[in-house]
Amino acid sequence: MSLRYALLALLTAEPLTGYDAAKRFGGSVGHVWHAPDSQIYPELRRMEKEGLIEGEQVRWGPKSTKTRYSITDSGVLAFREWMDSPLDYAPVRDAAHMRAAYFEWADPDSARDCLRRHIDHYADQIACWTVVRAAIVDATNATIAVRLRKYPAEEHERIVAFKAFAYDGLIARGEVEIEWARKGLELLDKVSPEKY
Amino acid sequence: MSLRYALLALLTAEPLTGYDAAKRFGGSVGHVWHAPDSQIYPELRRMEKEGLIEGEQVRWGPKSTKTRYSITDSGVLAFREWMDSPLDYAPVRDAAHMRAAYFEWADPDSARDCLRRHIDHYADQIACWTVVRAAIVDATNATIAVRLRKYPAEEHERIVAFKAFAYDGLIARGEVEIEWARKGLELLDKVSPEKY
DNA sequence: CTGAACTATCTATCTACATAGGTAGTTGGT
DNA sequence: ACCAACTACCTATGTAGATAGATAGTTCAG
Repeated sequence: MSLRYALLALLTAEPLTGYDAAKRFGGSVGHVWHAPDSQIYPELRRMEKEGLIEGEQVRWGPKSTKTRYSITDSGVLAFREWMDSPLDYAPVRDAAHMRAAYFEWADPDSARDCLRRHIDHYADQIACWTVVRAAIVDATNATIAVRLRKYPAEEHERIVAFKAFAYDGLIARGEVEIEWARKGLELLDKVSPEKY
Repeated sequence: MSLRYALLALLTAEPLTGYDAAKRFGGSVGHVWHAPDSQIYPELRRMEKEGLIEGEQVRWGPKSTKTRYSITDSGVLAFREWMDSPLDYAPVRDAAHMRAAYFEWADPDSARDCLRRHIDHYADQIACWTVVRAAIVDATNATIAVRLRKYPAEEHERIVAFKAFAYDGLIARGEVEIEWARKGLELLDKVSPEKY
């Protein structure tokens, strides 16, 4: 269901085609909610049927059109309602921690590999989040720039602060993941020293 | 696919019925990988068909039986192979952070609620993980006690250390989640002070 | 000896998501 | 004029997982 609200969130900033939306899921919202285009197009159609968004045909080149979706009042309402409703937490499914719990079954070098990849993975993510966060804070990020145009200047700081806050959470979490994996590498060095 | 390996992990300690396994998913592995029994029973049947585990009928009461599954050599091999293979990271889907990024659309009190629930949620989890971690370290935890019986005493510390390490990761992550939510509450107090 | 709680399963339906394609028009550079 | 890269969709199939049941035997306490 969250995909729907991720789409509504995007559409509160500006009207988008399915393709545009899909691209956003490679950045911006994509950092907190991933979705492939094969999920996005049908969901947009469903949302239109339910009146949350409205599609309009716009010219695209000499002999083609594309569908641009805008959020409706009913969509805004639905989004607001979701924003004000309690979240439910998905049950834990964490392959990395599960694997770590059974490291006695892994080759120590594979275990080390696993932790190094964990570090690399989160280091990459943090690098990405940090760049995007910076671009949001100084409004060089195109998406946020468009969004802010809908608000009076005195609200901008607040809105930017929320986005930055979200990214801070992702970054902080990434950092503990890295720290955890580092401790794991230390543990492995202690209990199963690397051959040299 | 990870459900399969979670089940194999369980079965490396001792043979289990589907029901036993399902119960384990309410604790032990369940802390890192959740699954409902309606997923477990069919998966066990599939695994038996593929020769990873073996079911044997055991008497249960005067006129009934139950199926107890044991891991086979092929199952142990498959588990080892998985343990030595690189993990792939699931794309991010994080409703809490997504919501935080759009807090300008929420009523400030709802936003506060959301963050307070976030804190409560992880506080509960941490409390649980801490208890289990302690029980593993001092071997009062039944599951780990059974598992350790299969190993010589000098390996016990290592095995326990891995489990403790996994729980440490969960706890550390829970703690940053709480810290993050606290900062969010501070931010809300700054940008949209509570009415009194 | 009865009822409640627990054990041991199984099913059926639904949605979300992953994966992997396909078609057809557009834009921009050489 | 052509080709590559991009835009704008759409489909189909498969699996994972959520949800909500049903059935039937067992154990144990009052």
